[in-house]
Amino acid sequence: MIIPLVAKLETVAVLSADDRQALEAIGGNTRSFDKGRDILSEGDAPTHVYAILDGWAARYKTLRDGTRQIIAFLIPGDLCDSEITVLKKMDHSVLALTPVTVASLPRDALMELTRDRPKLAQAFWWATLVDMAVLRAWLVNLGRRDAQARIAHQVCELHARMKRIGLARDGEFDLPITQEQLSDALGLTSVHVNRVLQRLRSEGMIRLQNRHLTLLDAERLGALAGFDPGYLHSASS
Amino acid sequence: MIIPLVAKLETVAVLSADDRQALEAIGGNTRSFDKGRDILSEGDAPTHVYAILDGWAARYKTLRDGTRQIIAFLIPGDLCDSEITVLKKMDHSVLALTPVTVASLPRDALMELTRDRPKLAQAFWWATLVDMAVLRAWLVNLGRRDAQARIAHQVCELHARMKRIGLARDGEFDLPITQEQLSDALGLTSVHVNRVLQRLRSEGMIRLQNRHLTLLDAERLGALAGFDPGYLHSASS
DNA sequence: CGGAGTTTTGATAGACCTCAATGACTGTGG
DNA sequence: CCACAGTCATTGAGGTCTATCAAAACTCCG
Repeated sequence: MIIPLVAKLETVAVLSADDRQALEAIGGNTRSFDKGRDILSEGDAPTHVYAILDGWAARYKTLRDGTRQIIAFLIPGDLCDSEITVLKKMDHSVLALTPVTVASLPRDALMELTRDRPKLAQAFWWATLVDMAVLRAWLVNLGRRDAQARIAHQVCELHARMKRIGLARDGEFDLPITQEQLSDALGLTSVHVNRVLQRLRSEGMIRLQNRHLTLLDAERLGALAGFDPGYLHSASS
Repeated sequence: MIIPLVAKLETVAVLSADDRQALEAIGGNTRSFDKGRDILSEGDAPTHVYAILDGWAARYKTLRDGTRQIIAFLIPGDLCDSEITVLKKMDHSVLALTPVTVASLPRDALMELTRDRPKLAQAFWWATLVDMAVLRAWLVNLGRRDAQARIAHQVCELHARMKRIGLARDGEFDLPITQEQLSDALGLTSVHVNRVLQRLRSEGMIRLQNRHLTLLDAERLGALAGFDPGYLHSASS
């Protein structure tokens, strides 16, 4: 029942039926979280690694003054806390943006698995490095692009990731997050996000209604964003 | 001759003399780079992993319009391109900010080593995850702090990292980077960095002259930055 | 039909940027 | 030893993007 994770790992490594079964064997348990609940909180020392099966989550940090910064959006196939295989405590939190169900992989079993199965170890390693590449791209986004390009880039990234896991088609996908959450990810205010979103709409680049997003002009959007489709390091790149 | 890297890894994992020797055995070759040269360029598919022995480097991405964003400062003990053990191409570049010398570890030998020696594998894994934690903190910095707090945070982070490798004492260390490079890291203009730097000086928080930085009031600086000294995940945290 | 959460709108303020020029400092060559 | 160029730090004036504060319109759901 950890299909989305397996599917994602298989886009990069060729897993034997054996590997796949071993992985699925330890991922028998699932957990569910209501929208708005923390799946993990800063300071936790979780004993399980959670793999998202369904729903959206956000990795975030809260500052002293109460503002928060979303560091990553997590979608099916993503791992919430792979770092705790080595680090001891979470240095950030993970919030369920929608109802979320996760597969729960015991930390120790997972470590054993990756020790015995180089293919799996490499696949997990790859997943982490891709996360890091996304993080770097996100950093560039915050540091060097204005609000319009920033939003465009975020949209392009989410679309590429949703497409990879089969949750987007014809340039459209469900985007179940509020403008406020988007603004927390982009380092902007929700008011400004709203205005820029309207501009993108009026310029015919996107449609966004009922939490459903359509890329009307992916070409122009990508150019505006300076989006590099290769940075997700699919198997081929 | 890869002492700084070994020293850094040993702050987290207990390596046997055997591990250490094996690691040093493959790191015999060194290379030097002039200030201003790219150590690695986007698109490269390097066959060696470089570990910085001496000098400062910067991981950066260039945008279409020529502006660039520095993603990380690299100091002795840091790895320039550990990701190429899995990914095929560099998705960013690494620039020598000062004259830099690196130890050159053949990719294949390194992979073999980590396959055979779990302790070493775990140590490298840890180093990557710490890099990721730094990246997350950096992201928060760009997204949610104003220029003053941003600079203060950067200063605190660099100080903590320099201290860990024994290159800072009594709250002071050499900071051989220009204000322009600092601005590229912080997502600001060099003009603005200059003005804010002056404010930090006039408020008695830092001294900065001749590429040498002193934290005059680490307390207040940390508070202003919202700096969490624990996020570097030293062995203890 | 409330009522909460979300999106939208308006007016104003401020942080940061842009452009441009001046200084300070360093190394180089004559 | 001085002139000169190059890099980097500093200063000024004016403009723009984004934030802030507040309120209204809309949507969804019990």
